[in-house]
Amino acid sequence: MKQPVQQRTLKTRARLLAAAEQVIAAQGFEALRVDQVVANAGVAKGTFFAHFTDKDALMAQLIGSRINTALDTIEEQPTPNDVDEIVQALAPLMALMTCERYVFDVILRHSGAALAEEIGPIAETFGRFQTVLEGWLKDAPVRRDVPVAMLAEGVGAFFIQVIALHFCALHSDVDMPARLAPWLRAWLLPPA
Amino acid sequence: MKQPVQQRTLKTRARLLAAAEQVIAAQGFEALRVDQVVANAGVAKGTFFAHFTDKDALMAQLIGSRINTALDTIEEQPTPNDVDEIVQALAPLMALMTCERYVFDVILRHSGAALAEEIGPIAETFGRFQTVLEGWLKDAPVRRDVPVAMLAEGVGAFFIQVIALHFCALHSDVDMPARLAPWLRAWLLPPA
DNA sequence: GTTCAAAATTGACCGCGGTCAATAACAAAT
DNA sequence: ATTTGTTATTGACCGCGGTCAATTTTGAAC
Repeated sequence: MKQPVQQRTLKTRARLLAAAEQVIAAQGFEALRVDQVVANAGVAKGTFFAHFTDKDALMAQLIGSRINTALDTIEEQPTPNDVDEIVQALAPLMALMTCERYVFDVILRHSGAALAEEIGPIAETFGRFQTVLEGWLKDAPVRRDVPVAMLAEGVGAFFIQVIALHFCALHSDVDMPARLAPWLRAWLLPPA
Repeated sequence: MKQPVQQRTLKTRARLLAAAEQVIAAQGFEALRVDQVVANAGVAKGTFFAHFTDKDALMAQLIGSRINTALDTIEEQPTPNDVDEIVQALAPLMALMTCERYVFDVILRHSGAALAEEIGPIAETFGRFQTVLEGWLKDAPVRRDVPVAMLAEGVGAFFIQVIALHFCALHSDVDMPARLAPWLRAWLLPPA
């Protein structure tokens, strides 16, 4: 007797998400407490875990959704024509990923499929990110001795590295997009 | 009235570390519980936190120490002469970093100085790692249009990326050192 | 309406990391 | 030996994520 999803379920889920967004807007991701969320949503604690496997899953969903929004913005822009434009185009994503150390940690932890076969919302955005990069690089004046997919993955690696560096001791005043540029130049445009 | 460190302190610290190693040997890093460690060491819980700021600090120390051991091994080997030898030489480090997902997470979280100015034991090993790489690349037949330090950092970025990939859904049978090689070739030896 | 099984919700409870005021052990001065 | 200031240790306690047996709600069948 398989029953369809009840509307009740969707309503509760929506209230939990709204409550979570509210907490985050007020205090940021790191400060979010499940107790606070369920209190704001007016449900019991157990209900939360009937809707999300754990706190991390909620975070992954919320953050994943924001990454997707950032990718929407990026895709609306015209295709960048050189490294500086690429770096500029990626700025929204970088801003998002550096807004909180905690957020970056969550993203890193979920950047690969969290569990086999179960590709999470964040891992999904990484796939989309790759696709966007490949689209840009496909017809760009970059090295061709390496497949486009590999070029794109390499850009991703440097992207992450630069962000990670941002959270190290003394992040100087240089803005991050500017920090990424030399890496991409060295990776994409080796001496001809 | 600054007093010298009491021998008692060193003894307790040593017992805590020994107890921790014992737990890890038996059950791995992830399963380590502070309660278990203090029980094995025969001290109270509070004592643990008088010696380590938190559980992560203990982990960082233990893991950092193992990374250093791996780096010792690596430095004893003769300088690698090509990409394949580099990749081979790095094998012990990769093995260590992939032994447990939890271990890799700890390493990532501490790869940059955890807190400003307070460079932790793991961040320290990353500095050492860079130095070793720079030593190898200094006189190797690699591209010279980019400073050696940048080349080394790039190798580090790909190194991490390959390991991260290892923890994704389906890690095929290809051993990891082999997976790193094409990246290093593309990064270090662009078409002349 | 009544019935009934699946689905959703509840909240007391647990595990575990971390805190802190109180206490004990120590070493130097008298 | 006694006092005194410092350092090390203790363990009851707290916050917070997560569990689960019990309870309520739901909607289809009659």
